Amino acid sequence: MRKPPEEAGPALSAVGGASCWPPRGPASFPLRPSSVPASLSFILCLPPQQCPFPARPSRGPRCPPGRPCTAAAWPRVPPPAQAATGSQIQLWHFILELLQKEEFRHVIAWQQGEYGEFVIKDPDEVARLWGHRKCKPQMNYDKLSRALRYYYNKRILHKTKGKRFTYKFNFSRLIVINYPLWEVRAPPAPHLLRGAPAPFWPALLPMGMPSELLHSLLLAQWAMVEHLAGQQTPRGLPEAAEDKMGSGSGAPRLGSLPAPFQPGPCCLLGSPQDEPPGLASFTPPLLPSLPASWTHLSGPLLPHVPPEWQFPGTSKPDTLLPGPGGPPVTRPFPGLPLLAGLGQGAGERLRLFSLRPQGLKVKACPMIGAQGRLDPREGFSSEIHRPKTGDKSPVSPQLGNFKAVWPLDPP
DNA sequence: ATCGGAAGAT
DNA sequence: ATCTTCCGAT
Repeated sequence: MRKPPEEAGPALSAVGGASCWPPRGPASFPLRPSSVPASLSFILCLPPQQCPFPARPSRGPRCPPGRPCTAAAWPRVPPPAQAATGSQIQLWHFILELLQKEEFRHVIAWQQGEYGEFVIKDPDEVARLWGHRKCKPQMNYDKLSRALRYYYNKRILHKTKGKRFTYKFNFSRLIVINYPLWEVRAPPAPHLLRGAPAPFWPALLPMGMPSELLHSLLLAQWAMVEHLAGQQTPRGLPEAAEDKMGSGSGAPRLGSLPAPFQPGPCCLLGSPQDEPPGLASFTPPLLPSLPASWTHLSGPLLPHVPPEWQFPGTSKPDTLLPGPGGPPVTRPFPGLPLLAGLGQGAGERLRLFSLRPQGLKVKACPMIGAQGRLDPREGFSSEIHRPKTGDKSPVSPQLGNFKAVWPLDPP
């Protein structure tokens, strides 16, 4: 038996947040393409949305016990732009959303100096925002943190001990699970670009994309390539090699993407379940329709990247790509050198998306009937499957529907 | 503050 | 499956 909530009153607790807002449903969550959070909706391939409900103020009228909340009980503070359906969004995603937005930096922010680490500066407010998004007016930090703790086992998140309200993302996990096949492309001859003017640098990076995410993505990608190339999993990539949960039981899944977009034609970056990725399938899946705001990777939203952070095994970070003499426009990115080297070592297929979008055009598939999904089991991990020889379709056919046009590419 | 079990909700 | 809710333990 459960003790009824003391403040909320029995009726309210019985209905949870359901009665506090307009009935949920697709119609209640109109899409607002203009509000795409460039980075996350891209990374997570989620539809842009705006929360239809006003947010409750931190201090203000409570929902009357036994009655639905009125809009007046939830005024003022705008929630972050949504990237997922309110009823489907997952907490880790929401956290990333908040972290991405400058206006919430006083509430939650990346921890300087620690890769993927963030601090919840105002737990109550974060909980409030989360409750708002989930239509759970009774949400509080205690409950939210319980949800966060469930991420520990999934290794999406872990706690930074000794630091209050401080957690750390496991981006490798996140990216690998969602985008096992997302390719890192490099110009065919990276060294040729060293002295090239910045405008000729190709890029496919969204503005505001958390650099942790980017790093992890590239890191995971690199590790996957290494793995697929039959090389040893590098040290310094603990998340990549650790998959101790192994087969079956724990194979953590970061949750599915929202229904309309999970099998969406432009989100087929993963391989079908019976079709593990391999080098053969490293044809660029590229990206869904690109936000118009794609630009070079820089700006105030980028968290600090520790200078000492570099790809494992990279002893000379600045020997391969732009380096100190490179274009000053973009922030130096530790992954570039190694990836550039990798492009040579792991095959010509590996290309790198660098840091400049000008002139880069990407055509996404108009329509694809097939359904696909992002299966974490096929992602990079220590137990990654080698490509099954003799499998029917070696490469997801959809991938051919994407095409990147590089400024330097021949027509 | 943090953790994790248990049970319920969707 | 992913939380939400509650709670005892540390």
